[in-house]
Amino acid sequence: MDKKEVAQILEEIGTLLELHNENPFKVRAYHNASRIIGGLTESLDHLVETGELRSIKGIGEGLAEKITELVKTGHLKYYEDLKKSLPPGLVEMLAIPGLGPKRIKILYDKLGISTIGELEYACHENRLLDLEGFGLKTQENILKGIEQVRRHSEKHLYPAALEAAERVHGSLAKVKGVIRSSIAGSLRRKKEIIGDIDILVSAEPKFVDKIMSSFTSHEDVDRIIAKGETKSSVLLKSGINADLRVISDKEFPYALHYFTGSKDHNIAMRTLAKKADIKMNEYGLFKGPSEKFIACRDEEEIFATFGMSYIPPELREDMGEIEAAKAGKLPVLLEESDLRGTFHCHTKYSDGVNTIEELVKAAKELGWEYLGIADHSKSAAYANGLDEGRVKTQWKEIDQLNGKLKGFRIFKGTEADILPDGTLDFSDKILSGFDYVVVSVHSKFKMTEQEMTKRIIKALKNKYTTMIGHLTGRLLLSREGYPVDVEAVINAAADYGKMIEINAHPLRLDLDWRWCKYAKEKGVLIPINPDAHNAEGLRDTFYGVGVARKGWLEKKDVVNTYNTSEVEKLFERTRA
DNA sequence: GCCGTTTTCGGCCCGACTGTTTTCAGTCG
Repeated sequence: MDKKEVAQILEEIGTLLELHNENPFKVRAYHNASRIIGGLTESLDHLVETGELRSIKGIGEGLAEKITELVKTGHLKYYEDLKKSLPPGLVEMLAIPGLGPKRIKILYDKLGISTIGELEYACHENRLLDLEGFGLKTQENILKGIEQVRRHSEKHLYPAALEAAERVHGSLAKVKGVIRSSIAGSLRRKKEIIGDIDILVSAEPKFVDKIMSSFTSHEDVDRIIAKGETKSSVLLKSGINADLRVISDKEFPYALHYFTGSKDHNIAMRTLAKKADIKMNEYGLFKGPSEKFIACRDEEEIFATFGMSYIPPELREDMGEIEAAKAGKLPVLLEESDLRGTFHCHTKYSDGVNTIEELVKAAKELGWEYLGIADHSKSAAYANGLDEGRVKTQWKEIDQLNGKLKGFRIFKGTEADILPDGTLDFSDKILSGFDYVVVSVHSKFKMTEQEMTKRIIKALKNKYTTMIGHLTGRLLLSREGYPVDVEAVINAAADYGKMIEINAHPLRLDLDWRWCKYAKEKGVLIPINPDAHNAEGLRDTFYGVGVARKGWLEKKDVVNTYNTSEVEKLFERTRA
């Protein structure tokens, strides 16, 4: 059993224990372990074999035993018994906002409700009213919550959430009395999937009411969920929840850090603060028993209080950033302005809508100095893939354009299909005529992980392969990626001197940021590619920058930051 | 269930809001 499955089971155990009203710290231990295992870059098998598992912070005797059983046998009796003890519908009911494990358990124990459907029916029959701790309002809110679960997935792609957040934040920033304001939460950390929007504002107390009201009455608001003195919560018409917190300007840096999260990062920071006898919350840092306020003007000064360098929001996932900041070993993260071009773009030749010239114009407007064209290859019939004849026509056009363009270079590339047997669908003769070759899987997704990994590694090994495109083929919120051993592919890329793209399309963001740090450590170079099918799509590259930053990547790790002649050399090197 | 310069037991991050209470539990982040 691999780490993804183990992490999933640990997560589920935590949830089941919650429904059993277990000790919340025990619950947390499981959720925490799930995150640790899911984020491991070394082989889980190896950790189990050597017993090193036990030495990981957060994995004690009990968890190590259970994980070992899972890895070795593929089963865990403890988990299976736990699963049998409760109907599966209870876990689904946790998705209803405002309904947590305690009350779900009461509903189950007292009324025998075990599915969302039964719960809805019971609400309509007013059967919740007689239960202690439940009332009419609760019943109404549960009904609204059920409707919300059905209407919206509760998860949103980064661009949609960002657009919604910027509309609300843009209006709020202009409201009288607002001193400082920021989008916080997972959006500020540039997560690929966003649960809800967090906005933070600082203001004098006399303006707070007006600011809250201007938020809850914003034209994008569908329904007000909560409205208080410091916090309000609404459901936007787009189906995204948005929270606003208003604090004094003195508190702004602490609140910004707190509401940016992640939750795990915050817990780790608070624990660290506590060791220094400092209480840390959204209102400040307080030293010693007298709780003396430690003044910080911004987040930099908060980190500096603990002898740490500034941790960029993207890194705040409790995945080593705190230790690195203490040691002064944080990476200098890639910036958007470091990019000089991109690769993997489609034109009218295959399934894009623009001509090469139109894409070049758009690239120049972004301040870039080169652009790689990588249309589909001949077996991608669904995408109007190019055969050898049309490839040569395209080369001629690119040569002509390169002759005309001053200070700009078009690279000749292709997105060659990786056939089921791992070979590419062009001969070496044709492949050698490209400046670079992106290889991608577009067919026969239903292979075993072993077969798929073998297929991809074989394609990587091809002399003319430069980089692999969208490694897992996932489409966020709509399609799981095909099964592939990412670690093995990264190792192979390192061995053969090949690159792995970050596909920057917001539905893909594949390579996942959780793997970037490992790829970097292995010395694998990463290009950021928009997979653009029109000129506007080139801008998606900037979502890829977010992924790279979350993945600890620096300028030198990313191919797009090199100049034209350096890129040429890097491409040649992949054929060595 | 984990952890330890307060070390094998007794803690475990901390606060806001809601709805149901008449002093608090549940939920959320």
